[in-house]
Amino acid sequence: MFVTKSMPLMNSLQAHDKDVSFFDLVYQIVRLIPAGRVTSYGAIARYLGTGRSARMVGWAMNNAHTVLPEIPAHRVVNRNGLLSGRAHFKPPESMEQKLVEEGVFIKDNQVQFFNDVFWDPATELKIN
DNA sequence: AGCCTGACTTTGT
DNA sequence: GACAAAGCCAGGC
Repeated sequence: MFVTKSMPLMNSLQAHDKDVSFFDLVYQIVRLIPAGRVTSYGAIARYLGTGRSARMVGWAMNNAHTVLPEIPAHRVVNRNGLLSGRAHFKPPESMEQKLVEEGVFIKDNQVQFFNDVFWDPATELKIN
């Protein structure tokens, strides 16, 4: 398991205390990202306490389209605001399209006004 | 049990 | 700014 003390949401996330996998935790956090906002792989990794495993977050997204409820995977970009995961959408343009529909400005596969749109779980999900 | 692969990030040139 | 290298670690083979 990947449970750490620095996980304010663990209680609610673990509601069904079965075996909560790293993937599940990633998915649940991604589902909390509000429309029109984005976060990064690293931000999610840090929030989960596995700060240097951003790649695992991205890797978890590979199966994102296979689980329900649906996961707004298009709201996860890299730390520079680049739509690095676009190639995994079908079609690839749908990632940008979905973000645009939510009011996010995209230029050259990069989120504009990134700092304003960025949603950091570590600060947004601070202790209730 | 090893070896390889990343929807990544940080650090150092 | 660009670029390279290294750390990361679960799955698949």
